[in-house]
Order: sequence, then C-alpha cells, then structure tokens
Amino acid sequence: MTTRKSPSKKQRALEILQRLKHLYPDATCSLNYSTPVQLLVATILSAQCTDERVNKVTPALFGRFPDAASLANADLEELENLVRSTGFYRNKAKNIQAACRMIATEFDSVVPNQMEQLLKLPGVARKTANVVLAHAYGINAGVTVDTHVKRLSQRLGLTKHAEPIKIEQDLMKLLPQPDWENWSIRLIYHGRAICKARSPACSACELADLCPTSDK
DNA sequence: CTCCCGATAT
DNA sequence: ATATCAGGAG
Repeated sequence: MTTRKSPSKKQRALEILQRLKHLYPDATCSLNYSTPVQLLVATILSAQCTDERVNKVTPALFGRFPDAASLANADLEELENLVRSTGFYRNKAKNIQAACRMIATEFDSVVPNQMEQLLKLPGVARKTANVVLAHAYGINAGVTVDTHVKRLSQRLGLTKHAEPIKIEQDLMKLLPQPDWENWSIRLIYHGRAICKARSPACSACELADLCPTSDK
C-alpha cells in the first residue's frame, strides 16, 4: 500500500526531471556529427567508451569517409585503424561497414526513422536506435538506457530491474513522452559530473533529498 | 552467460 | 591493479 505523505514514484520522477532541467539547461547530445549517418556511426563507436574519446576520432574518420557510401566501400583495415582508440575496434568497424552497406542497399542510402528498421542494422540495438531517432529525427520512440541512465535510475529508486529493456519500460511509464530523451541526456550529464559509478558525490548532489541511495 | 578492447581515473 | 566508459552479438 502507498502512503499519502510520501510522494509517489511518478511524482518523484517528475520532480527529478524538473531539477535536472534547471541544473543542466543547455544539455544536448555530446557526440559531434553533421548527418544522421554520422550520428549513427558516432553512437556505435560510443559503446563502452567516452563521448570525449569518440569526438577525438570522428573528425579524421568523417574527413576520410563522410557518408554511408564511402563507409560501405572503405578498406576495413583502414576503418579499423581510424576507430581503434575507441576500443572493440574490430566489431565496431565491421558493424559500421555492414550497417552502411545495408543502408545503401536496403534503405535507399537513408538512415531509417523507424525502430523496427533500425534494429535490423548490425551493431544497432535499442540504445543506439533511440539515440538516432531522438537526435536525428526528433522522435521519442523510447528512453535511451545507457550505463549512466541505468545506474542513476536504479540509485534513484525508479526501477528495480537490471535489464535495460525493463528499465526503459519503467521509465516510459514514469515520464511524459516529450521528455524521454532529455531525461536521458541530463541523467548522463549528472552521472558524469556527480553521480559517478565509483564514488558518487552525494554531498554535492542537488537530488540527494529525492534519492533513497544518497548518503548525505 | 562470455566475448569484444583501448584510454583514463582511482 | 582494477574499474569504468552514451553496448551489442553469439
């Protein structure tokens, strides 16, 4: 049973959302890109790697291979070398090339704007698809759940699950659809700056009074 | 579940 | 030395 005194989980989520908007008013996607294909590629590269690191390799990468056609026809070894420092470089290079080939042959050289189509691309699952849909096309198909969104949503007591798909479903029930992507963006900012994986800075956290995990 | 993997912080 | 970083595939 729920008590009337303590705010519901949804009320708490909405309060957290409002505070995040004030804390990080200018939060945007921190990956650098200039086309949907480049966003897709940068997002594939961001797996288990900082966005800062991705942004160090993409200028040379997109200078050499700016679009789906050039990436589809790239020499794989050269592609691997260009993305090497992001880690998992063999899988990433292979997936980027295979995805670009599929975009060229099956999607008329345009990155799909539907979840079902995006998930057909090698190396693309819900996290990457949600990022592309939100930032390339302005479509909030779901909530992007990356390592930060997972960790903070758990610490904030907004989900008890560990699987990204279940966390996403919990968050979609708690948050208004227009805020789905800005929620993820701002949680990521907060995760990087304050609610860090190793040593969360609860004493400096503006959400501490709303957080069941806070040690403040 | 394991594997993929380099760069950086702790 | 070890944990972590806008994950995904087998």
